[in-house]
Amino acid sequence: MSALKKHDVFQAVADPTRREILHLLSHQNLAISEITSHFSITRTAVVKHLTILSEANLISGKKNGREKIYHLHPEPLMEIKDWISYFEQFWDNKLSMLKFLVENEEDKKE
Amino acid sequence: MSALKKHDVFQAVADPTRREILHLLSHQNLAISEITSHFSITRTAVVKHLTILSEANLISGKKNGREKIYHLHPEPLMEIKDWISYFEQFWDNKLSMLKFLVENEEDKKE
DNA sequence: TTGACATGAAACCATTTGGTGTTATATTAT
DNA sequence: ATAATATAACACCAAATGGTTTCATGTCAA
Repeated sequence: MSALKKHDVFQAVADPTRREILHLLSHQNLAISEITSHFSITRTAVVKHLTILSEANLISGKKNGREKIYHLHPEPLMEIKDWISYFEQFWDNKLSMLKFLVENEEDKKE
Repeated sequence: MSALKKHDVFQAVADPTRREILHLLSHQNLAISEITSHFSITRTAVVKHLTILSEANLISGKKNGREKIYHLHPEPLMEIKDWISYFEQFWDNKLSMLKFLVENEEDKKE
């Protein structure tokens, strides 16, 4: 099967640098050094982020000559999307908002 | 204004326990001890999770007698939803998949 | 073939994270 | 009043996180 899932997609996406890497790779496939040039951190640190993203199956890299080209695999983000969608009812629903406001009024009385 | 945003919503939601807490609070407002009873960890640990969720403005608690009742504020999850939606084009769009496959073929030739 | 480039791999480090236990204070019920 | 309940506030801890530096290896170009 695919790589051991030591990191889940929620955790992979929790770091701003990793989110930026995903954005970079959405435009074009990039080698490690090219990705590194977009940040102020060292290549080694970038590689660690790439490893975490790989473990979450969000990216994968393949050797091409002396370079290792990474490309995006956005599918696992669906898990987050699905999780979030459950909560949409609570902000889409005006009745929920009304309920919240009423509860807040009750608080003040006490 | 609201509490210092030491933790952003992506990080808040990265922990499975915190995600479960949000689910619990989506059904009903709960006191700290009631939330704790759903887990095998100590109350102190639960309180730390609640603090992180509060800092991300996903929940808020108000004192009611000797209890502190927490309730859900799902709105900040929109930030995640919006971020994810950018990537939907890459899995919704069949042309993107074709592009990906073609690029892969090019790689092999080199 | 030799130097420059790209990556791999290891050791190390400070801070954060997710947890514990203990003690103290406020509130409720008897 | 007093015991039980609910939370608050600490101090402490091991492991994970996000970063560094150093050194080794493989590949390309001149």
